[in-house]
Amino acid sequence: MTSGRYNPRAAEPRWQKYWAENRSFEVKEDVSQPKYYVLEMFPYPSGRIHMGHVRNYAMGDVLARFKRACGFNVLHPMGWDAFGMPAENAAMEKGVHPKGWTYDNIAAMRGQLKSMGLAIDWSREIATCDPSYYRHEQAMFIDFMKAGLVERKVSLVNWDPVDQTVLANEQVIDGRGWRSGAMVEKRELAQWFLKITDFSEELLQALDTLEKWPDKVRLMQRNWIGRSEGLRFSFVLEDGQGNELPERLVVYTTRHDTIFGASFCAISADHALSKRISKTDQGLAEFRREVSALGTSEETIERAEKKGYALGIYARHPFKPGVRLPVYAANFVLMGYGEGAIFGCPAHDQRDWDFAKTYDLPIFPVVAPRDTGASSVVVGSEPYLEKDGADIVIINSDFLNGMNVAEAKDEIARRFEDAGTGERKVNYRLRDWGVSRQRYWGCPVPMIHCPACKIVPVPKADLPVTLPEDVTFDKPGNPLVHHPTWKHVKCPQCGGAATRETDTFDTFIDSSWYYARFCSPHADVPVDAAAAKYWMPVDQYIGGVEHAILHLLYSRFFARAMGKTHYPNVDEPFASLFTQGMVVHETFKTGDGEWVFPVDAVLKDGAWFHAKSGEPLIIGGIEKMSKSKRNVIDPESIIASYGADTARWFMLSDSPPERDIEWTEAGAEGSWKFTQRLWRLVNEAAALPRAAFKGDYGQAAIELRRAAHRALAAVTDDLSSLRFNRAIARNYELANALGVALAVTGPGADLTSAIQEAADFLVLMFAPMMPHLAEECWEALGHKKTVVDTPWPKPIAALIVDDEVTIAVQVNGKRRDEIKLPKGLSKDKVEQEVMQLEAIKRALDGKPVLKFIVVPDRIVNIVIGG
RNA sequence: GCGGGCGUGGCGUAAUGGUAGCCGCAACGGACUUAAAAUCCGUUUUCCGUAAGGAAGUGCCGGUUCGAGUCCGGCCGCCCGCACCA
Repeated sequence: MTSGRYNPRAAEPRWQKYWAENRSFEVKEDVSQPKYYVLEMFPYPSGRIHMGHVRNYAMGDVLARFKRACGFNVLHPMGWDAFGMPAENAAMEKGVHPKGWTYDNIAAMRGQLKSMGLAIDWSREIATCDPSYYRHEQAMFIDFMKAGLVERKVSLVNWDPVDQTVLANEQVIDGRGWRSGAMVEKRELAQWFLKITDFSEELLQALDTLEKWPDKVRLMQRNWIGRSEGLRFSFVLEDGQGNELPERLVVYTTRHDTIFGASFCAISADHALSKRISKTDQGLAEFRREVSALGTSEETIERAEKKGYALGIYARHPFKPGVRLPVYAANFVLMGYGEGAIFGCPAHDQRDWDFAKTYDLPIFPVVAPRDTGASSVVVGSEPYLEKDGADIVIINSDFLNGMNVAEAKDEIARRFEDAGTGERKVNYRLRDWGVSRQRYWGCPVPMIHCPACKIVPVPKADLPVTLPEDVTFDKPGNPLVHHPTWKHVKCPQCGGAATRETDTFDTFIDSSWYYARFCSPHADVPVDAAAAKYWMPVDQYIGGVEHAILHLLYSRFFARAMGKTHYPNVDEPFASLFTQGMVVHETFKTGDGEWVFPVDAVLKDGAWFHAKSGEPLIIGGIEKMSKSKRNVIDPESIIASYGADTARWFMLSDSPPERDIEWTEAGAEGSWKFTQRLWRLVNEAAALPRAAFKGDYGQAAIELRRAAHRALAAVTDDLSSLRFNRAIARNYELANALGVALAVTGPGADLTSAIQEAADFLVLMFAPMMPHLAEECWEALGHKKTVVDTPWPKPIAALIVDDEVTIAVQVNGKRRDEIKLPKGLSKDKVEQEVMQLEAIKRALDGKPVLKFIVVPDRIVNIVIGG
C-alpha cells in the first residue's frame, strides 16, 4: 500500500511523461469510430497563461477526456493566434524582434499548458505566424479575389492614431480603438475588403440552425447583421427659386407609411451632394469640418445634440403638390447606412422630432390609435412611435387614410414602383470586412502593384510571401514600407518594376479558419478533404463571450467563402458553442490608490493589510482579473504549490461554467484538502483484502452500491451537458458515502466488494477533472491498465431506482408528513396508507376531503374544505 | 433608449411545475494531540419552544394551478450586449 500524502509534484510530471511517450492523445481519422472534435479558442501568446486560460482549457480537457472514455475518437488540438500588435509593441519598447518575442512566449506557454496535464494532440500544434500556415491564407485570399469576394476600395476608415493602423467597425468601441483605447479618426485610404455582405442573408438565416449555440450569441449576431425591410425612392429637387434641378435625392426609409408627415430631408455631411455644395458654401464646409471632428465618437458621449445645416435646396413632396421640404446636411445621418439620406417625419421618429424642435420645422401627425379619431390628434410633447397592431391607423394622408401601417407601406411602395421612382429594398447594418492593416507582424497581403498592370496577385508558385526579418521599429507606421528592398519586385505579368502590397491582414483572418487547419495541420493544401470530411464540424467550441460577434461571425463567413472557392470546410464550423464566464478576484488598494497584488495582501483580525509595509488596504470590489488592477493570481505558482489537478478542480467547482467564478485562497485550499482526502479514501479501500463477491449483499453494501451507481449516472449526465459544478458535487457525495462505508470496522466480503466498486467508480468519475491523481489512485487500486485506457463504466439500472420511495404528503399544498411506500403502489393503496398517518389525521381535523391528488411515487396532496 | 440575463442561508450554489437549500466554503461544538496543524464526528435559513412541534421563508405586488424558486403580467434592483441604422 502506498501511504502518506499525495505528492502532485512527483505524480504529475510522471503521468505527463507517460501520456507523451505513449502518444495517448494523438489521433488520426478512423471511420470505424465515432469522432468528437472539442476545441477551445486558441490563445494569443502574450507571455504567460492566466487563470482564464486555466478555466477554459480545463473545461475543454474534461470534455475531451470524458468523450474519449465514452468511446469517441477525440480530436483536441492546440495552437497559437500568434500575429498581432503586442509583439510589435514589445519590439518598440524592449528592442526585441516580434518573431523572437512571439516564439519565446509560445515556448513558455506551451510548457505551462503541458504542466496542466491537458489531453492534447501536440503533434497538431500550429502557429499562425508560421509561413507554413499563412501561405495557405494567402492562396485562399487570391482565390477569394478570383471568386469576387475581395474588393479594393477607397473608403473612409477608422484610423487609430496611436497604433497607426486602420480598424474595422467591429474594433471601434465607443469611438475608441479596441486595443489602444485612443479616439479614432476618419481617413480616406485604399483598403482591402472581404465581401461578408454577400452573405448577410445567409449568415442571418443560418443562425436559426445553430440550436446548440447560446440564444444570447445568436441574438447578438442577428442584431449585428441588422436586417431591415424598407423602401428606396427619389425626390425631385429644386432650388430656392423653385427651379427643378437635374439631380434626384435618393433616400431609404422603413416608415414610408409616414410620407405625408414628412417635413424635411436630411443627408449625411459626407453625402456627395453635401460635399459638392460645400465647395461654394463656406458655412457648409465649416459644418462638415465640425461633424468630422466629432467623428463617430463624441456623439455618444454628448448624447447627440441634433445639428443640421440648411442647403438652400428643396425636395418636392411626391404626393402633396406644391409642398417642398427643406434639405439639410445633418450630423445624425450616417453615410454608411442606406443611402446616407432620409426624409424626416418628426411626429413619428424621435431623432426627427428632436431635429424639428431645434430648427422649428412643422410636425404633422399621420399615425394614431383608431379610437382617438382622426381629427382629434394634437401634437403632444413627444413623438408617437407605435406602429404595430390593427388598431393603429393612418390619418391626414389622403389616399392612405384608414389603412394600418402595413397596408400603407404596401400602397406607397406600389405607387413608387409603378412610377419607376422607387423600389422595396432590404438593408443590412453589416458592412464589408476591412482587412488591411498597416502593420508588420501579420500575414502579408499577397498582391503586387504594377504601374502598368495595376493590381496583380502574387503567382501561387511564389507563395508564401514571407515577412522580411531585418526590420526596424524606430519610426511610427509600417516597417514594411520603410524596408529598403522587400517591397520592390518585378511585375509577374509584364516584368516591369512594381511594388508589393505592404499591408498585412487583420489577425481575425488567421483565426477564421484555424479550426479547419487542425484537421490536417501538415498538409500541402490548406485543408485536406478527407480529414475535414471526417473531423468537421467542431462538435464543441468553448471560449469567451467577448468573441460572440467578431471572431464567430468572421469564421462563419470564412467557412462559406472557402466552400465557394472549393476549399474543404462546412458552412457552420461550430456545431455547439459554449461561452464560459470570467475568473474574477477581489481587488486591493493602498490609501494612495495604488493597486496591490493579492499575494501582498494579508488578512489580520478581519481587515486587510499590506504584507510588506503593514499599511491598511482598501477592498476595491470583485472584478475580472486584469494586470491593470493587479488582482491576478499566477497559475504557475498555484500549480507549483497545489498541483494542476487541484487548480483544475477548483476552476470547475462551485460556479456554473457560464457564470463568473471568484478565485479565493480558501477555495483553492478546500480543493487541495479534497485532493488529499480522495487519496486517503482510495488507499484505505485498496488496503482491504481483494474480494470478488458474487453472493447476497447486506444493507450497508446495497446502500453504497446504490450511491455509487447513482452518482455515476448523474456524473455521466452532467459531464455530457458541461455542468461541471454539478458533476463535482456528485463526486463529493460519493466520496462521503465511501467514507461512511470505510468507517465500518471489520466489513464483510459483501461490503468490501461494494467499497472496491465504489472506489473504482469514484476514481473514473473524477479522472476527467483530476487526471494525474486518478492515474495514481487507479494504480493504487491494483489495476493493470491506465485510466486513459479504461472505458467509462455503465451504471446498473436496477441500482439507480429504489424499490421504496419516500412520498411527501401535503394538505392543501402544505407539507404535513412523509411516508415510505413500495414503488409503484396504486392510488387506492397510497390513499389508505396516507390516511393512517397521525399527522395527517390531525391536519385534516375531521374536515371533508374534496380531492385526493396522487403523483405516483412523488407526492400526495389532500385538498380539504373549510 | 433598445435587447438579453439574473435576483434563493453569512458566502459560492442546487432543485424534469411536486418535501426549497444537494454539494462546497465559512462559522460553532466535540474527538484525537503536551500543543498546533492535519484528520474525524456533529450543528448551522429565520422566528417561537427545554422538547415534541409550530409559524414564516426563494427581490416586491398580483395571476394561473390541487401545488409556483420554476409558468404569466406589472414593478424594483443588479449585470451584460447594442446604440443617431432612417
